[in-house]
Amino acid sequence: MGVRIPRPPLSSSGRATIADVAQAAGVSKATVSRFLNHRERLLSPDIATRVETAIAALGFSPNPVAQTLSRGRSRLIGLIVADITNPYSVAVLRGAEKACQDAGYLVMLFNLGNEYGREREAINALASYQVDGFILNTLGRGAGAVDAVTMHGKPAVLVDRRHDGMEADFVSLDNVGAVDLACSHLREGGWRELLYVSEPVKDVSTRRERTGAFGEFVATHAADGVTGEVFECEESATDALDDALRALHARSTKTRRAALITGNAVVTLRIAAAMTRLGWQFGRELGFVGFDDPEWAPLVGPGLSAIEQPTDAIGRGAANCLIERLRGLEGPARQLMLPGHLVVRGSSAPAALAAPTASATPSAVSSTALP
Amino acid sequence: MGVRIPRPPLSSSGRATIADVAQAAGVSKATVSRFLNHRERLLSPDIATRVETAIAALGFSPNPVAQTLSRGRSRLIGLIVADITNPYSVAVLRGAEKACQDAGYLVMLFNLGNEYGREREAINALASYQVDGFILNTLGRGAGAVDAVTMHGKPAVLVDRRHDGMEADFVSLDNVGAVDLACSHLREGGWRELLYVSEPVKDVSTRRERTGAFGEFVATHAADGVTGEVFECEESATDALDDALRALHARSTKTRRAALITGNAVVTLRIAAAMTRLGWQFGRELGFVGFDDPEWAPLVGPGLSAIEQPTDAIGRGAANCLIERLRGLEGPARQLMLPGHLVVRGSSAPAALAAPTASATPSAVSSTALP
DNA sequence: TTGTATGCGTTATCAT
DNA sequence: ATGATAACGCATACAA
Repeated sequence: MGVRIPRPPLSSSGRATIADVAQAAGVSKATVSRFLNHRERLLSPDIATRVETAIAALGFSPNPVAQTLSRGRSRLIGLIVADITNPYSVAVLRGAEKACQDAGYLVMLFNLGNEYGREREAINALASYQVDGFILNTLGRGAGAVDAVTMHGKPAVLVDRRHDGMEADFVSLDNVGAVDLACSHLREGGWRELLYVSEPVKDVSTRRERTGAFGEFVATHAADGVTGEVFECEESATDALDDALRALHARSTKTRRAALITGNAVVTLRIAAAMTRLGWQFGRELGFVGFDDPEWAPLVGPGLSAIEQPTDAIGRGAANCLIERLRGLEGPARQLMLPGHLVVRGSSAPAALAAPTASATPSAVSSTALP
Repeated sequence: MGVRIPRPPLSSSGRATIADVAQAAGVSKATVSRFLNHRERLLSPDIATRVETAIAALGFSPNPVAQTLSRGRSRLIGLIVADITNPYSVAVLRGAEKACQDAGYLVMLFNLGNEYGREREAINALASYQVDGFILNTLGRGAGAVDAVTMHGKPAVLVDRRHDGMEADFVSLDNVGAVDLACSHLREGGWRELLYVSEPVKDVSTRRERTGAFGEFVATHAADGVTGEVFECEESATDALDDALRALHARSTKTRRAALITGNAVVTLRIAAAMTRLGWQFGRELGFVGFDDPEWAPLVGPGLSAIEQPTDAIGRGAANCLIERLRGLEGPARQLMLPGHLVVRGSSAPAALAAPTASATPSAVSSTALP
């Protein structure tokens, strides 16, 4: 069967418009519009089919720009991400994208490239395109950007970083649960001297929560001989980092081995570089569990144990929260905290001959075989 | 100085419109529009300032949706990417994004999530939002998507994958140059038994070009004792991969050592997994150089030698090509082939005591110190 | 149930 | 140089 060349639209423009369809079907523009929007009610069957065939014949599809202008809504969701180079952000983005698509929304992405000053600009740009709502995977400090969104009167959902002054839905990893998961795992493996390495905490909520939970854990298990410190790792301060690792290692003994916990994959990368600088191996000189489970985690040394985040669920959850609001859901801001997942690899293996403790792992934990 | 609450716009909507500005300045809408678009010419100084202050007072900024509807152009550039999970694609995206932004364009991203069947859908969706042109970082086979773009009559530029039936600008890595770079480096290091591992070549132009160039290199240097084969590595055929590595290793001798070359980071990941499965180490049992230089390349074994792609330049180049077309540039399709960059690490180190050959490296090559 | 007329915010073609 | 006014493509209040 050959390809049918559709009858050329009558309008001057390249694409068929609602007017063309109306003329072809011998009805008014309003009728066509009704067919498009209020199909079920308000339509006589005979004329409906006439419109339907006309639409098919002309290959008509409505112009979303015109729809947006007319409706004031766009079925676009604005997604602002701090740094699209970060695989974690991308994974969340994908989840959100899928959920939006399922609900008939398209996401318009704005990448900040880590220039937090562009937050307002991003919000305004997206708002000017009439996005119906925002998903914010970033938020510098200060309320600057906050009221930028609320000012536009559009709903927003925060991902990963909460912000005090803002009454918005919030979804993220259950940080304290995840920290407990990691620390408990290390403790059970005989690791007692703990060092939590974070990017500069500042007032980034995620980092605050994680370091806080770490402090809690250490305090709670002090009687058990657990010791812990936090190290804030600056981008280029490699010497300071190396010193911190050396100090940690110096405290390590056969019965109280020392281990690292990193706050995200960026830090993990720095730590891994430091370890090769020092000529040390994960799981031998120092134990290790890191937040985020990048694809390369199994390849470094004996494999890096990790806390995998439910990125897809976080993205979907955020999108769904927002979509519910767009559908008119009222009520106070909600919180969605999703559990992390511990992936055990060689870097946190218990001492070869020790560890008579639990061979069964908690239910939230699943271990993957080494490759 | 306190915050001035701007005089509320007179329109029903939340934002000030051109009509509000006109009224506030005591002029007509047309005049305001002229001020916005044809500032230099056609304007009396006194009335210009009146408009200007009115705009400032109301905090007016034009509504791009309305502009798009009226002009038929949107100052949006549609970027379709095969898989946003792929760091290479993201890096290119970032380059393109920057160039677009510099030229006053916003990019609208569509991620295929590797579902190539959605190509047409993506193109149509973007086109319906009146994007002014396309950057295509993907193109399944078949001309399906090709005429989808040309049909919309909008200019497009292809990145990374060319497509025969399509008269469009094309920008990518200089694949044959890059292959020569990698192979020459290995040859000089005493690696003679070469295996090029690629994803299934099918008719993806990049893969065809690289494997082709590899074949050329081997043929050219056969007299020098160089031998080479190509292995197409399926997603889940780990056994076949392991066998291929074993076979390669079996052919390795002290004077004719065996090395791998991978076609991209995805394959590199599979290879690295295979190496740990086999208990082998890069640079010892097998030499290695891979296309793409992921952030974790320095961390695997002795460090993975890599061909770094000029992703930023590729992205910028693509965007600039397109923008030139949007500005009216005519003429035949152009090609932009950017050189790769060899990063030497431990995985391709010459045999400890051998290799009296060139200590100086070609100019296109730069080596980075091991961490 | 269907058609007419108007508005969404801008640009552009006329006059003046 | 400036002001009415008609598009742009669609949605909708109002009439019929």
